[in-house]
Amino acid sequence: MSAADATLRALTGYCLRRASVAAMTDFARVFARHGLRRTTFSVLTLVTERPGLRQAQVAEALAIERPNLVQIVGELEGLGLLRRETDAEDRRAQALHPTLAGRRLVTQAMADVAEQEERLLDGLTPPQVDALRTALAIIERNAGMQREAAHDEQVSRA
Amino acid sequence: MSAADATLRALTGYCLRRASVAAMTDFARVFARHGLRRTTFSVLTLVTERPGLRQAQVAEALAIERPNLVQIVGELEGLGLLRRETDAEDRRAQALHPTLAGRRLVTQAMADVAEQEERLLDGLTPPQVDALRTALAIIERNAGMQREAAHDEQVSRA
DNA sequence: GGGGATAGTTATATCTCATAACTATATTGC
DNA sequence: GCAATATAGTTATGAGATATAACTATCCCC
Repeated sequence: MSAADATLRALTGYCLRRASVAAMTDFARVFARHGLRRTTFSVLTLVTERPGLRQAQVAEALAIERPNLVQIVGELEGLGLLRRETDAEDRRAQALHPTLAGRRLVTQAMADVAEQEERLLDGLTPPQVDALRTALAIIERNAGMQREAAHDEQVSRA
Repeated sequence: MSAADATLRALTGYCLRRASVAAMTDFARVFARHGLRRTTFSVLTLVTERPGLRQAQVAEALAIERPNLVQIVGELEGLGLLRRETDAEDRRAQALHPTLAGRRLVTQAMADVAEQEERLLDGLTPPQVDALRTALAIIERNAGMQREAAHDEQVSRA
């Protein structure tokens, strides 16, 4: 007997969602081993890559709403993994810098994450992985354009 | 300047998550036009495909925890889109059947969803879409095996 | 120097998903 | 045939991620 959800499986969006949820569930365990969550891992990785980035820039880059970032940065600061520094040029802004502990943790966590990725992509050739990422990028862009259009519509209606 | 999140973009899991969230945000608007949410759409579609399925089977097929399904089925029943019928052979079980209104609604919603999918996949050739779905299926399966292993480990430790 | 924009924050609401514990019923083993 | 166990659905509850409105402090511009 074929899968009960054959009709839904015909929808790429359904497959995308199922794969994403399954993968994120596994990644969550990897993050937890380092005392992190998906969001704190992302922010710490980004801040390590680009020290001095302001919260608003981090929020923009990771598509996180600024209010939600406050809690995330607060958690990372509380763990001693990064610190907020009031920007000298704009005293409203908080520039984020990883601490030494933060840099070390992100290095360790990233190694684990990469290992997990390998397991997740087992059975896919490198060209297949490339094709997957290209497709995901296109979907994300197409979806973003949809949302912009919807947003513009709302604005013009106001 | 390259994207600020270049390091994270190197992770397929990050790309998968971003694409999924973006796509689901768009789909949510389509579902809302029909008074549905992602979860109620999935359940209604499945029950229309396989009338008589029990709640536990629906939960299993859609990877929804049974407690969460109760609310979803309750909402669909309240909308008059499906009905619970106590199974004659096992009076604990609730067999789910779509109503006529449910069947009609799912047909209309599915048409809209398919249209939205086309927009989302714009720029991908049919073989590319096939490759994408193959890759997503492999990832979902790999992740599932990971979780089973982790679960078995917990059980044996108890 | 006053008006409007921007950065961060607080408070809050929603949605999804997860677990524990309860009930009613079914099944199994003695 | 009955006690022990398992299963279906349910209730209650909590954690996590995400979204918006409103506030304060600061900046920018004219």
